[in-house]
Amino acid sequence: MPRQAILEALRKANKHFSTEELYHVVHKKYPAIGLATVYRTLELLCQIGLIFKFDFGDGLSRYELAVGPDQNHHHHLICTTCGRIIDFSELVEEETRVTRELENVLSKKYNFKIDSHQTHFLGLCEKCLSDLKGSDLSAATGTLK
Amino acid sequence: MPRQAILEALRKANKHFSTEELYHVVHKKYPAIGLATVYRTLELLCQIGLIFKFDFGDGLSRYELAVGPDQNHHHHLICTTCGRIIDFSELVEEETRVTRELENVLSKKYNFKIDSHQTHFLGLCEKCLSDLKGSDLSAATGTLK
DNA sequence: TTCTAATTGAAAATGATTATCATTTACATT
DNA sequence: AATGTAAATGATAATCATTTTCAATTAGAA
Repeated sequence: MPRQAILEALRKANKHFSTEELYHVVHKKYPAIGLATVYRTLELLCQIGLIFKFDFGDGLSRYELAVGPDQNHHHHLICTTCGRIIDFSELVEEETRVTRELENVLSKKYNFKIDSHQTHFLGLCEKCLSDLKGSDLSAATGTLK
Repeated sequence: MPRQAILEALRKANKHFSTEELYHVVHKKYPAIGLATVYRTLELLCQIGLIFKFDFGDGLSRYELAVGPDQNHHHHLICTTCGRIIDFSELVEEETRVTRELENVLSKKYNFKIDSHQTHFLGLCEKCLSDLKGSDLSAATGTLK
């Protein structure tokens, strides 16, 4: 039952949920379910391949439900200031072509069996960009105290 | 002085050193230098841009010295079984072209200032692959006890 | 020299994740 | 239904990388 409850919750949850987030959602509805079970279930689902685990560098593990056709393409924009994560799927066709090529070369050269790949673009999101400009301005002009 | 010692050490260190690894190297030569300073210095060097920080999913932060011409291209093969990390730079030209294109589209669409990107290929390295085949064989044939 | 701010090392605190272990559950076989 | 056994669970403790704290030291300016 816990596993079903967790799966149900993460189907509704937003993308890139953390373990803690999911635990809160599940625990509110099923107070008997503990944190350890959430961890264990997520690991299990990961092994089965129903979800993917990511690490975006903020110290939390994040997960993503494995649905849709492109299950081994995982591309994210990550704001290095606020940690916001944006999914994208632009230019998948062309990127896929290059990646296939790359995977072929690499797997032969290094005898490496490639299962999946992920690309992270690091930078500043819209909000943090404008925040930064604001503070730069005030610093430069000496206004706003 | 500690910072120089740390920089010196990481110039000699192998790629993808962890904080702990670096601490051991530095501490052996300069026993007065503590772990906290290594952490602090690595963070500092990261902000300055002298090193890059990576997270390959094994719970440790890894660093890479920022030298060479392609400083915003970071591509790795990561073995999901033993954690081995392989650097590669094949097909950089073509991959760069596609990536530039992607970055243009993305930064416009999401108002996102992209500073760098990294691509991780996940799978099995040569050794783990052969280990796996070995155990499969023995399991299938029932040999080797 | 004297003052001040930055740097440091040791140790404690933090926080996510994992391991432990007694209890509960599932379920196949009576 | 009753029983037995292995898997699953929840609470708690343990682990471990990283961060924070804080007193002591250092560096550099005045």
